[in-house]
Amino acid sequence: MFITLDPISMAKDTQRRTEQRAALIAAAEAAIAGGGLGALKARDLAATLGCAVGAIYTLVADLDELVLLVGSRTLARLDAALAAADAGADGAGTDGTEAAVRRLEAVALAYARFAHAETALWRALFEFRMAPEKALPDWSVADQIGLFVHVDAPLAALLPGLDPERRGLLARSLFSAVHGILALGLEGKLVAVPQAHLEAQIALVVRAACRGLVAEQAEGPPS
Amino acid sequence: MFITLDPISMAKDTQRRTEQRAALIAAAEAAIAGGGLGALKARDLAATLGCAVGAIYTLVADLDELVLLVGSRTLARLDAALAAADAGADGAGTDGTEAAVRRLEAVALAYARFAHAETALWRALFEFRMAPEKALPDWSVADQIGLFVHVDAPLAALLPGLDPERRGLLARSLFSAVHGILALGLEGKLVAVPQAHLEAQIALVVRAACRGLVAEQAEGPPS
DNA sequence: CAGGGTTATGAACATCGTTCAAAAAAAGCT
DNA sequence: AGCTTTTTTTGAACGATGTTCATAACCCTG
Repeated sequence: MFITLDPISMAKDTQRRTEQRAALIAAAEAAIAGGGLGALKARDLAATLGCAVGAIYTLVADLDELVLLVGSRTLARLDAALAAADAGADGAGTDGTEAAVRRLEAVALAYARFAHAETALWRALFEFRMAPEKALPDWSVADQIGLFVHVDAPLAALLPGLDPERRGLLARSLFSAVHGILALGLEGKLVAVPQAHLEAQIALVVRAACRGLVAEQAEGPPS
Repeated sequence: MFITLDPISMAKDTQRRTEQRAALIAAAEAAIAGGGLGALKARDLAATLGCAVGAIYTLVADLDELVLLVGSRTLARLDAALAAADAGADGAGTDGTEAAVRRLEAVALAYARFAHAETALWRALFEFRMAPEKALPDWSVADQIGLFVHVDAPLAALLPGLDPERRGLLARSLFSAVHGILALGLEGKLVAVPQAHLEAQIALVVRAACRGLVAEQAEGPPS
């Protein structure tokens, strides 16, 4: 999940170079955290690093790559937060279904709190779109697919009979639904849930969806 | 819902000017539809309009205002599509609950189809963020709040006992949830629902949520 | 057609990301 | 140490971009 440097450049990477790269990523992270993706400027980075603009392009191919590197760090923290929430979900004194619901609710709320605490960095994960011709590097795709496991696992506990493929789709749907409530809500869009009610509404929707899904499965999966 | 021109400039607006403005908006719409918000460039607009760059700024204050004007048109079409879907939802031979569920499902699917058919323009509605210091013009906020009525009305039929404030929050939550599934799905993000399954998953989630909500209300609203 | 107000023009400015010839630094070598 | 070769860093320069504004063109009215 952590950033692994490209082996080709790694070979001739001195200690110094690696440190500079880390400093660059840290500066970029601070810039994005402070002012969103739009605040990531080559000249500003050079100023905080105390080097010339051109130096940046010896450490990194693009500013795009830099965004991806920062995104990788953000994803790692998010992954940890979701995993902790799932592990810490308390289902004591409840049947299996209720325990599973609580796990899903805990993961959703952890996602909400992460997004709220690190809004700018979190948003950067989704605002960013690679230029259509350039493909995402492999390490970046690996980062992202790890996320939805934290929804899929509790979902397997909730709906033991569901075949894994359908479950995968459902996990993605639930993840995206919660994401949507947060994305619009934290943006202050007018169609959105006001920030004060975000966590409560997410919990409500997650519980309702779980309940409906269990009921549907109980009477036989139609489609 | 339609664009009303600013009365101040309206006073001295000739026929010709209004036409140019319309042409500008049309060109901007085409540009965004073709290449997203990033493809809206002042010089390109001037080229397609056959005028100088400076002329644009006599018709419109900013490119931001232009984005808002295009957004207003998009919202009008979206509003019409959702209204039609709600009106056309067929609940024949079903009880009231099932009829309401079908209305909500129809609205959600209409949203999905609109987003799919006009992805770039639809995305522009949400990608765009006004500079923090400048406030949204009044006509733009009026456009947006009209949207969620198409969720709120069927929801009132589904849950007659729910008080309007809570219902409003729920309508916003459901809207945002469906939006999230679409937003991630149409972007091809990795945590997202694959495009081929978008409509089916949206229908599934909407139905499950409805079912869960009705069940919860039946046994008494706790919180 | 002369004068005055309105509108269009496009060169100019500031700000981006990115490049690249040249300078500086480091490393190798005798 | 001194010279050569390789590597790294530099920052001016390039091409886009949104926006402005003195100037020119236009249009209407008297």
